[in-house]
Amino acid sequence: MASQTVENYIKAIFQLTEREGGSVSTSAISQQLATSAASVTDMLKKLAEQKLIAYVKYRGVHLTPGGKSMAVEMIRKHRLWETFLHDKLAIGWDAVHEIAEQLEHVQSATLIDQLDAFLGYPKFDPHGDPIPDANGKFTLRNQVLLNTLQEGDQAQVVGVREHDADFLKYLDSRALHINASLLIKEKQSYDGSVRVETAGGAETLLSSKAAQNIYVKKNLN
Amino acid sequence: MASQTVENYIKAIFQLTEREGGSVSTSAISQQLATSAASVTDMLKKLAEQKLIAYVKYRGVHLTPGGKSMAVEMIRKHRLWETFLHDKLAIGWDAVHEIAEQLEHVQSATLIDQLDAFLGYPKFDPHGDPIPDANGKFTLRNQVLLNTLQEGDQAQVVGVREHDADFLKYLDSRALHINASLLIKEKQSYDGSVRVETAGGAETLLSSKAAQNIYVKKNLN
DNA sequence: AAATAAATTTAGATAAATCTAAATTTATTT
DNA sequence: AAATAAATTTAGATTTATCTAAATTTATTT
Repeated sequence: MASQTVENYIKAIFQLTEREGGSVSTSAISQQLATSAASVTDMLKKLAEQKLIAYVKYRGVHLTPGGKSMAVEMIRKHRLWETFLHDKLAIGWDAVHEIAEQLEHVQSATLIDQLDAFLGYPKFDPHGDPIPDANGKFTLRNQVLLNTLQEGDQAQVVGVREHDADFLKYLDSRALHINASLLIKEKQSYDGSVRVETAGGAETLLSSKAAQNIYVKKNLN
Repeated sequence: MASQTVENYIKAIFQLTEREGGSVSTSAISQQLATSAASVTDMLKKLAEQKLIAYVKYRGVHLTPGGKSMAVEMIRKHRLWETFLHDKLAIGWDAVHEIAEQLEHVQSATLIDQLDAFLGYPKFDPHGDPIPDANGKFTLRNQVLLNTLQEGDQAQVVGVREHDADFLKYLDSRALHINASLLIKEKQSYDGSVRVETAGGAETLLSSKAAQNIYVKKNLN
């Protein structure tokens, strides 16, 4: 019966590890969870006692196998709930995260297994992030960032690297949703911005920063 | 942002009020929530400060309009989630309560409105209890307890008054689920037990106690 | 390599929800 | 109406997760 707090710490450590690799610092966690560094230190000691993390004073932490499997389970629950909210309840991809943040703490193995079945064992969530299966396995996929495409390339949007709600709403307004087809019309070499044509012929100018946060699957030419 | 604890107290007070009417005692609440009477007293003071209940020392409490509307909202969420778990995820009526107990604390008006729509605005949950609509209105229904039926009466099961998981599993085993048709074959006047025929001709002997906990809708003869 | 800056930990408090045991109030019996 | 029993509240602690400020350790500069 892990408390929500423990679950949130474990998930944060997992995500920071994925991003930065190696071991995760107290300050990185304190920033991620918006708590003081002192609180984080206190909690790290407790998590270490529970054998969920390996903690060396002043040197940061990493997850043990037990901690990692708890983290993957949390990711699984979070992404399955996001998929439910989006696919079944028609809630936008910019709003599902906050609600799933609460739903992921509900404890019931049956619930999650049945939800997975009900959704048809989805492999990716509304943001295109992979959903681990019941064994913790993630599905891999050929994907590149949009900013690596060249003029004339055709591709489909498969995911986003940035989950900020405003960014997602912005993409919606340009019809750059998951599965959207696109064609690179022009790419500025000096600032990396790209002019993109979407379905129906509409064109959008994407900044380099935006292009660095969209995952696409490139079509064969 | 009401805490789960506050929500649980308010829901308990609402349900005890429905059952016993008038004002609810400290000990009734302490029993319902499995906490000490001292803890309940502490919490009642806080709920009174928040104007969710009217509290008179040594004399029990009742909900204010604000408290009541919070309670109805909790009931609505709980029963909609139970309906989802049962109808969409195929989880038995003996297991849905415990999971809904957690889900009901998720905060999001959009979520509940969309869930309601997704489920087709159900009026009753898997136990036959009415689901308040978005305005807090409960649907009424003609129903009587099975023990009030006479020999030869035909009826449909519409609900249960007792939610104990073992009782519900027992009813399942006798095909006495919601909507089951039944015919009273025999009624013992000395102990109130009834012999009941269900669909397919199977017969079951129900104790008086069981018969007092099943709501039915009587057919016209 | 010393000095300074940054990150981390420790110490000491606080708030929320809980507990047990003792004191008080209300209800029931004799 | 006293005495006794039951219910309720108060007093004083405990646990969990958090905080700020001070102390310590590690990293970076000069």
